[in-house]
Formats: sequence, C-alpha cells, structure tokens
Amino acid sequence: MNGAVETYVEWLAGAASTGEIARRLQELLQQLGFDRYSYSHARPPLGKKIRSFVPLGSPSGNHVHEFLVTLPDAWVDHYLAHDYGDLDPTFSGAMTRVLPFPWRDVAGRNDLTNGQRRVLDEARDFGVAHGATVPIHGPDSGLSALNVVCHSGPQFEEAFRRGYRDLIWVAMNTHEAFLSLSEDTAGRIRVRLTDRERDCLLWTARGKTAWEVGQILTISEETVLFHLKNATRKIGVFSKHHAVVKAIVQGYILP
Amino acid sequence: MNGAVETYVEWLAGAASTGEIARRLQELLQQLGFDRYSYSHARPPLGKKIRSFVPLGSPSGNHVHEFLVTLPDAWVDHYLAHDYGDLDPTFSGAMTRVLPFPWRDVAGRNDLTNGQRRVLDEARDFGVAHGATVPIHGPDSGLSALNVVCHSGPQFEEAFRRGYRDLIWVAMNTHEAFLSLSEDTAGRIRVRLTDRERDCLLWTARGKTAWEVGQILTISEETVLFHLKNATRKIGVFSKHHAVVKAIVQGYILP
DNA sequence: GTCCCGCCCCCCCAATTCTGGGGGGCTGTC
DNA sequence: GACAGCCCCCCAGAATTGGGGGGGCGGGAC
Repeated sequence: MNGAVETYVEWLAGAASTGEIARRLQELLQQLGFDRYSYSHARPPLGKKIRSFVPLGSPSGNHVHEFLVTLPDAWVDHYLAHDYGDLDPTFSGAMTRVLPFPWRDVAGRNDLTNGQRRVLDEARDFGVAHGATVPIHGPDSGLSALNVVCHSGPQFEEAFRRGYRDLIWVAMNTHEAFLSLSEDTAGRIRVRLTDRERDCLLWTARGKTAWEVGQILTISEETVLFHLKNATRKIGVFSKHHAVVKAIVQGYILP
Repeated sequence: MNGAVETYVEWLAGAASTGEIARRLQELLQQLGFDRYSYSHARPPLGKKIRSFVPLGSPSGNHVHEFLVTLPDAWVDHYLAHDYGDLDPTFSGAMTRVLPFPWRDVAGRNDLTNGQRRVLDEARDFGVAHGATVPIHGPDSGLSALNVVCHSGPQFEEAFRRGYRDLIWVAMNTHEAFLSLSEDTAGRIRVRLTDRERDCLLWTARGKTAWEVGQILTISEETVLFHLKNATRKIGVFSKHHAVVKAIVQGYILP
C-alpha cells in the first residue's frame, strides 16, 4: 500500500503544532501528486468573520490556526479580502456531500449564481484551477474541507483518480489531529455522570421541563432537579442550558 | 487493491432497494473478515424521514428502513426493547470522533455510567463483543454509524487492522446510497434566523443568562429575551433549552 | 416619492420554572 | 461501615415563558 500515507498518519499522533502539520501535509500531498492545498473550516458563514490564517512557514508555536494553506498568497489575500468564504461554491458543495468531488463537477453545474461563477473564474486566473474538495463533516455539526490543487489538468486527473481514497484518509486524520491540538479539547476533563443524571440531561435537551422529565422517568420533579443540579455541578457550569450544551458537545448525551 | 470493495461501490450507484444493499453489504463485510454489522442513525439527517426497522431478509421492496442489521435478532430485540439507543456508548463515541474506533477503546474508558457499561456487557453476553464503530457524520447534521462485529477477538483485530480504511470507504458510500433511496420529505425546513437571534442563542449556549447576554451585546435584557422568544418560536420549540440544542444540532450556531 | 416589511430595540405583566442551598432515607457494593 | 447511586422534600430569590405594547431604520416594491 502507500507507505507515505501511513507514515504521515502515524506521525500525526505525536504532532505538536499545526505549523508542523501544515509542512508535513504539504510534503505528503506532493508525493500523492498534488501541488498545493488548503484546509479550512466552513461552518458557519453566519455570524463569524474569518479571523487569522497562517500560511505555511510562518512561526506557529502551539497556537491553533483556523487555516492551513499553501495556495498562492495572492489568491488567498484576494479570497479573504472579498469574503469569498460565503460565496465559494466548493464550500456549498462540501455542505451537501460526503465524498470528495473534483471542481469540474462544480463548474459544470448550471445553477451557479454569477458570484459563485466569478469565484471559480478568478481562482483560475490565479492559477487555482484543477483541484478537488474533500468534505470533512465533523462532530458537533462542524464542516471543514481539504482542497487539493494541481497546476495542470491531466496531472490532477491522474492524481485524483489514483488517490481519492487516500485523500479521505489523510483529510480525516489531519482533521482529528488538528482538533486534538485545539485548546478546547486539550483541557477537557471527562466527568463521571450517573445514569439518572444522563437521563435527566437527555430529556432536558429534548426540551422537557423538570416536571415533564419526572413524568417520563416516573420520578418526582424534585428528584429531576436534584439530578440536574448534580450534573450541572459535575460538568462545571452554572446553568442548565450550559450543562446540556456541554453534555452534547462532549458526547455525554445525544440530542 | 481490493476488488471486492470497488465492485460493491460501483454496484451501489444502481442499487434499487435498501434490502439489496443490506444483503450485498453483508457479503462484502464478510469478505473483509467481519461476521455481522449494523448500520443505524443516531440522529436522522434533517429533512429525511426514516421510518421503520427491518432486519435483513424480510421482504423489503422500496421501503426505507431505519436500520440495516445482521446482528443476532435476540440482541436487536433486547436493544430496541430497552431503548439502548440513548445509552449505547458506541454512539456517544461516534458523536465525538471522526475516525473508526474499536469497541475496546470504549470499554476502556473510565467515565462510563453503569447503564452504559451494562449495554456493553449485555452485548457481549449476546455474542456481540469484538467490534468497531465507523462514525458517519453526514451533511444536514446527521449522525449515523456502521458497526462491524466478529465472533472472535483475534479475527476482529486482524480484520480491523487490515480493513479499517476500507470500512470508511464502504460506510460513506453505503450511507450516500442509503440516503439517496430515502424519501426527501417536503425538503428540510431551514428557518431564517436574524443575526441578533443567532447572537443571543450563541451566548445562551455558552451559559450566559439573558442579562449577561445583554451586557455582552450592549442591549437590554428585555431585548435579549425578545430575540430569544422569536428564535425559539422560529425553531419550533417551546423552551430555550430546546432551542439552543436544536440551533447547535442543526448548525445555526457553533457551541 | 411613499409604503410596507423585516430587523432591531425597548418596555410591561402574570404565571411558571429554575437556582442553589438545606434536610432526609433506601438500596446496593466494596 | 463507608460510599455511591438514587429518591424525596422544603424554601427564597432569580430567571424564563408567553402574551401584550411601542418606535426607529433601511431596502425593495409600487
């Protein structure tokens, strides 16, 4: 099989910084036949603006970056300056797909808006033309994507045909490594909830009041409140809302 | 490479019923060294109505099933009768992971509740002991999982070591084929939240009270309550807890 | 131009629910 | 016996729910 991919994935387990990951990922993708890449997080285009991105090579330390990018600087600057994140049709593609798809699929769609087409056209002008997007649907509704690009069309087709399964594997592993370096998960202490605490959180997350949860579990409202109080304290927050949210995000319950 | 997997994936494109998929999937997984499997949805994708559960072998027609299962009937019955879906620790694992993981990882965690451990123990009693879960985070915030099981531990370790990359590919493609067969009920209803409504939901999800959110957004507590009321109504629920949870699950906000 | 509509902001009120303490007791297991 | 898990009860103060009433602003339709 492909030793380079396996070596990279094994190396990821001990990766210490996102900058390192960015460099190794670039090396690996080049071995797979792709010239450049970008790895970024798409959801949500709603409230948040794109904050910082750190191109390959800049000093990174342990800081967590939103993007890993080795696309041409000029294109990245242009992209960010025009807020193309909201427009980019490859992102909307990633939103509705699970499998990797080449950009020619997107370009061939006839329901693109003028703005979306402009993004594609301008990307081509910057030399970002032949590529593919690997959607990464993460836990907690996150959506990230790994884009890979080749300078020439035939080179891309060959690399993509040979390597699309490798791409998925690489993208997933890179994503997990990236997430595990994020400060949120780093300091997480898993607490031990009891079954009743989980039950109460679960039904609360489903919109029930304490009294209703009591009816469902055939215990008194007071007891439900008791369990919720304990669970809230264990999880380390001060309100039921927060406890429920954290219980979901950290995987204690399924919404 | 593995011709059987490729053949299966190509066949999937033309698959006409979920019953067929269930049979072919069983054949394929057996070739990969796994004895049985289950494919189910922890959180059905938005907009897809997924109805009943039909084990492999029953007459299926074009009906859409919630589960594809070839685990022992006795265990499945027991599982469903006790509503283990809410408890099953492999699902909570899938909730926070992207990559496949063997169940021994779950069993080794020290934060399981008694109930969660009971599910694992009882599964073993029913002969469902050596297995792995392949999380499938789909678009639309859906979370599904493919579980594969072997009768013997060594057999599982060998098959998993050799085939975990195939499993991802198989799971993804099966999932896409399955979804494309499920009826698209009335399109999913995505509500349009305003910026302020999202802001208020976001800070509420982070555990702030209405008054605090008001301080953060420099608006009055009353206005925060106003936006939360509207958002709750739009999302179609009756409590703030539920609204926050649904906003997260459906990707309107990130926790 | 005007009008309407969505969005945002503020205020009021009664009823209900939650927070954060306290006090018990009953089963199991270690 | 200690301890964890579960169950029940009480209370005061705070927060939320679910209605209502405003006004202002900007953009698109007419």
